[in-house]
Amino acid sequence: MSKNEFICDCNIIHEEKVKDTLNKMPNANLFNKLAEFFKILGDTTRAKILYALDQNEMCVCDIANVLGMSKSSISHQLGTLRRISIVKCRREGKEVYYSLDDDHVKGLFELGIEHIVERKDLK
Amino acid sequence: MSKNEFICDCNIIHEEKVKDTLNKMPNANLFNKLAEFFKILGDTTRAKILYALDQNEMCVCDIANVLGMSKSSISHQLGTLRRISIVKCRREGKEVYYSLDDDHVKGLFELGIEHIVERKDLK
DNA sequence: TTGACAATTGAATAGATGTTCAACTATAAT
DNA sequence: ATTATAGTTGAACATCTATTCAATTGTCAA
Repeated sequence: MSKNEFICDCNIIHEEKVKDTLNKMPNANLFNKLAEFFKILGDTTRAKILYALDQNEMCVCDIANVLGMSKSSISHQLGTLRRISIVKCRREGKEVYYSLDDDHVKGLFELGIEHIVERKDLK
Repeated sequence: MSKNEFICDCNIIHEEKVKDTLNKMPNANLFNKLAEFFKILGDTTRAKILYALDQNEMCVCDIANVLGMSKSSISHQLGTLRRISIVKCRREGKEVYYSLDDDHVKGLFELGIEHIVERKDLK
């Protein structure tokens, strides 16, 4: 197995480690989806929306008021969250009610908060 | 309590829900940190780096070869991950070895993968 | 059917961010 | 000392993305 097998601008220093790690890496597609999912939580507005919807099902205006933001920006973000099935919605008259459509969001928040709290202790 | 208490371009429709949700919302600073943390995982390159380091401690060249990317871009990302204490490093001669410095990363990956697998079943 | 309000949408803008390139530092070997 | 390799860093560039603004749709009430 040649050292030129992998396209890169530097040598493989520990071939065994590299080979072993490569064997254990999931396919690239999984990482794309994984990153895409985490990116959703990686925005303050979306994080707040998801946290809020975890407390109460709400319509767009209510969410906008909870976050103190414009209806339009909230609706854009809700569209993003809806497209990837993290929230769901139902219309009732003039209002559209949104709620969480993913069981993992709460668990992810808890782990994330754990991380932050522990880091805070170190500083 | 007036409806103008919250800066927004629309009315509060369900005041009770909005008040209840606001009471349950953590402070804005937590959301900033939470989003900042998730944003780190929300990039394919960083996600791969973290996953790889979860398998083996490695130097920069090895990581670059595992990902098939340039040494410079990997080093930039490692700098980002180091600055927020998600990875740590130690120098040994010319090489700098990186490893995970956070217990929650593995758990977050597992939850994220669960999410993806379940979504895949629905499609 | 007209007006009012909830919500969505597309275009535009401004800000954030990942990679590349080139220059640089650090360490080891000759 | 000189050379080679590992790694870092800053600037530049291109891309992505969140919000704003304006226009539009959908629903209800008068």
